Amino acid sequence: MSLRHAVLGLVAELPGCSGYDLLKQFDARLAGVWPATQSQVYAGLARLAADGFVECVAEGPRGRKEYAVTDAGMRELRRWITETRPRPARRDESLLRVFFLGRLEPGQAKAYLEDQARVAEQAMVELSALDETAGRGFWRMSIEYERRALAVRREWVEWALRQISDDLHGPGGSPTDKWLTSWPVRRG
Amino acid sequence: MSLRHAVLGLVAELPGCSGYDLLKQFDARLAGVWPATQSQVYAGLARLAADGFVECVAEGPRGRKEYAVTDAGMRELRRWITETRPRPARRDESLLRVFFLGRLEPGQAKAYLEDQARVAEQAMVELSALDETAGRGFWRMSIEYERRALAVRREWVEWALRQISDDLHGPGGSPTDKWLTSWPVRRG
DNA sequence: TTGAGCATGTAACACGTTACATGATTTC
DNA sequence: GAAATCATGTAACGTGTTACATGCTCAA
Repeated sequence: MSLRHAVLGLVAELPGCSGYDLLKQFDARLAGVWPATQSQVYAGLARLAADGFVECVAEGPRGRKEYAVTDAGMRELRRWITETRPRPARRDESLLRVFFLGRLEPGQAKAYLEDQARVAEQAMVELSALDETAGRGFWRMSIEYERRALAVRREWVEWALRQISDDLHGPGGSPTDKWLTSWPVRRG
Repeated sequence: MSLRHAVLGLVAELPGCSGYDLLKQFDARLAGVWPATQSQVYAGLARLAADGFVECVAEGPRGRKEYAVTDAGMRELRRWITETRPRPARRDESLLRVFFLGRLEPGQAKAYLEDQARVAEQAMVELSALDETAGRGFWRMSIEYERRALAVRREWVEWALRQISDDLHGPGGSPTDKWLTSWPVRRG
């Protein structure tokens, strides 16, 4: 239930924030790490309040509700970080497709990877813009991670494209023999 | 709906496979990219069959059902890769926690990052073992990506730990001023 | 004959996404 | 007064996770 802890963590840093404020924070700062929708934020806030981890400390105009973390909420946040292990990052759709590029013609596989290179390039530009508003501290640290991760992705795509080109135009052999995935399967 | 396409892609590469075979393939090859549970694999296979993208081509002992991709299924697989854009990878729980390390004491924050360094190290060992069974081709390419991504993560964790140490023991200033996240918030 | 591994499926619940629905306040 | 923005919530649907439930077959 990471989403609830993300909401809890933001409330802990931003006493007096509303669901609306949180949503903006998710978009501005957590978009690359843990995106959330409006529904999720409001529902999460309601459940955290029901569990006593946050409380509504004020009401503003337009039905605005301002929240703050409780002692129990702060303990829960610390417990989550120090006493539970995060799941390793998984589910990368663009990498999943790489597994199946062998079903495509070489030109299509290359086109896919070239598009991915452009995507990485574009993401790096957007990240640079974000970087200037980030200040120091842990937020900056995570941006630095994303920067390095994107650089690696771009380098890897370029490497992968070279591999395909080498297989196609390099010395000898049918191209598909090399980069069509094949492996032994035992059945029954 | 990437899961269904992952199942479809595996059936396309492995004609005559059963749900049980697919599950093993998910664990062996796609675990780091798109993990799937037994329920999902069987449900996905059933839906793909209902949609005419795969068909049951044989039945074996113990109720075993062997599937193969249809022409429509192969078209759908190619369409998915070439005509739809993958969502960028998101949701990294271990990175999410980094945002909230400012709520912990310095020693706890360091302990968290040190643990993450160990996790990355361990993952690299496991990946090396996998690498030897991978053969060439696109599977090998995605393993190469994971290898590079893990290396970056380990380097980044070490960098982050140095940042904290520098702030704590370096020249001047209250430590928390530097790495406690703070930023301007506009409200109401 | 017994246990490991093959083999399939369902049910309940949590989470995530999209769309719908409504209304107040400020700014131009 | 119209438009932008603030502000909250619900409903429907699809996906993902965990646990349950069952039975066959082969090898030791």
